[in-house]
Amino acid sequence: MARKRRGSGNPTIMDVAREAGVSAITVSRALRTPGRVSADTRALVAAAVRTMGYTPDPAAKALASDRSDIIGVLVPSVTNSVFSDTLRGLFEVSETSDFRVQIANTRYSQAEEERLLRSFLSQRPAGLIVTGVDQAAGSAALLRDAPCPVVQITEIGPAPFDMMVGFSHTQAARAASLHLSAQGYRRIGFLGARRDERSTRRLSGFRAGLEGQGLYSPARVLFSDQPSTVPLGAAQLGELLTRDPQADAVLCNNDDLALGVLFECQRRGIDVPRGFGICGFNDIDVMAVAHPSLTSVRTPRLEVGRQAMAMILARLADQDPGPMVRDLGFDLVPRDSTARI
Amino acid sequence: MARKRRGSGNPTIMDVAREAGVSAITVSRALRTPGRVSADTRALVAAAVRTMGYTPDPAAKALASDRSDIIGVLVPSVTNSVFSDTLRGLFEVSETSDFRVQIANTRYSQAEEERLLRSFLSQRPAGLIVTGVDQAAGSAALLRDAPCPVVQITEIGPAPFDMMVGFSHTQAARAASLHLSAQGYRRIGFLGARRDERSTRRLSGFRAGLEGQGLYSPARVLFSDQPSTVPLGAAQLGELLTRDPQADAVLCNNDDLALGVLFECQRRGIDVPRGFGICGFNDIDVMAVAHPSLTSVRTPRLEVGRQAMAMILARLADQDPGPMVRDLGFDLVPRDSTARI
DNA sequence: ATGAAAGCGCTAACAC
DNA sequence: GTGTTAGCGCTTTCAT
Repeated sequence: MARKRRGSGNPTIMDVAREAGVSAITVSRALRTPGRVSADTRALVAAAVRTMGYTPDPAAKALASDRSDIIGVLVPSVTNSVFSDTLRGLFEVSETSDFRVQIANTRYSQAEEERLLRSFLSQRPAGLIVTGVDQAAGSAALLRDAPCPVVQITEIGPAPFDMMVGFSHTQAARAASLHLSAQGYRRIGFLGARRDERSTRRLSGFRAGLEGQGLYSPARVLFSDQPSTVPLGAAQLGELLTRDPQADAVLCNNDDLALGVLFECQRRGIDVPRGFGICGFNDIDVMAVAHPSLTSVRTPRLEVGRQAMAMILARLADQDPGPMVRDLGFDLVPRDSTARI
Repeated sequence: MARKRRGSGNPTIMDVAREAGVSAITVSRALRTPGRVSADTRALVAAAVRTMGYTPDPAAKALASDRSDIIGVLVPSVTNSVFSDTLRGLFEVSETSDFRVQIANTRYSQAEEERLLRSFLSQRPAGLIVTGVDQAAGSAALLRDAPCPVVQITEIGPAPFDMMVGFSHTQAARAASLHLSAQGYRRIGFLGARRDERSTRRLSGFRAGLEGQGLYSPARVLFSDQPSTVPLGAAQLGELLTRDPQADAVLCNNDDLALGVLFECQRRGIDVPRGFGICGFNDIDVMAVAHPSLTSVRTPRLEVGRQAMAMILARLADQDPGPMVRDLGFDLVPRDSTARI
């Protein structure tokens, strides 16, 4: 007997072929393109697959076809509830297919993003999903030439590599700042956690909105280098009130912060909304239930995930993916925390 | 010229070998087991790798070696903040290695779990992480025979397939119920969202704790078929008070619910903790900051993720993985919401 | 310490 | 509609 090689022991396509009395390629075709095989053969193969308990080997498939069943997703953070809603949408749709989702974490680093992108590309992914529109030159080149569908998510911008689905963070924050000033607040602050491209754009929307009315002051803009959490919001309210004891409202870059601000107001005996207005961002479920309920900007996080994955699947199935760039918009949801009037 | 096959165009190990003036297998060894090639060769190969921009093909590697670089993770839900903390821990540690994490979602279904397990196994994963200890027979068989390290996370139990890291949900809920009764609450309810093995065990801990003092009443136990959210907690408080208007405290299966209960108490003008006591579960960051601050049971979610991944990496590196079963414990954190005395 | 040959399991290319 | 052949890029086995 010749030297023994490995062979996981699992049945291979050849085993199925033998069992069905056909060739390996026929099994392959029966499985992948059933239409190109006669009904009889198809039944034969199906039966053999079942009796053998055959599962195709994805590595062999990828090697032979130069295409894996992996859809790579690059997000800046796995924790952040914003991304976790979007991930839920991605999974929800991917689970209707046989593709596998692989998530990687850029940790807000462009260098890391490029490294991870190369790593994904070495797997010849079926599709790629990346967050935002500010890829550095290296990543941009990789994405432009990627041999698979690419979707940029969460933001939209002028020059998609391929497809895009998101909304304008600038416009959303601008709408929020206009709401606060319309409610009669005059010394409005801005609280942000760890700064990234999107929070920076939200700040410029906030600024644009208030500058139009002569209400903007950089002294009331706070960023942190920590991740966004409820305790951070509480701490930041304290800092804001130290900087400007007259501050009468805040736009929080994130609902976590807004909730922290609310609790800190309760602790200090500050009346919300009369003494102080609070607006969050994203509209997670706690906002509607808080007491007082918290104004926020509802963003289409789940839908971004769903549509991004759906676009990729459509393209991979050679179907019409629909519009290549999709602005899913946002909704300002006024609630008690800004109902001053 | 012969028919052209694919060839992604990317440099292969052969290209590097030619460039370095060695054979392919030497390149392979220089990359994987540098100790087995001479220092000169190693340098030659390293230089060639750099000039060619070589990245190994994971599919070819997996096919030839019968082992992929994928670590499969099975969780019941991607959304749930409990699991997202654990996922963060997993990623945190996996990012120190070259392994790739692939997450799949059982959606609390044992059938789905078995299907996903088969799918993972077809990739010959480097490791497998599964949630809980209640795998159905089919999954159990697959895990017992899995040709890779396996870690069961979040709970601990008597018969590990391989390794385990978690804590006792029964004990944790028991401790919480004893705390509530020690604080003088007498008509204590239990709020749960969608029921799974862990929440069921928490209920039995709750029950065991209160039955010892004759304080348990099934009429005050509520489960929902919805996922755990803040609004659900608010709604469930209403239902509890309908069922028993005299109810004076709740153990919430999840901090989300506890927060909802707090807001609903505020809305109804119920004094917390005098009129009503609230205890959550998990101790997410909002609990300490809420007003009043909320008692909870701190669970080692992040650490479970970190240790699970670290155990797998240790085994894959042929190092000592440490204890095979790890009870990471929990901490009851008493705060204002139960400070009745 | 290095290499030659074989082959992992599958599919692309070209028959018929 | 089905089969044959070759080969994807790597590692294993055996040899030196």
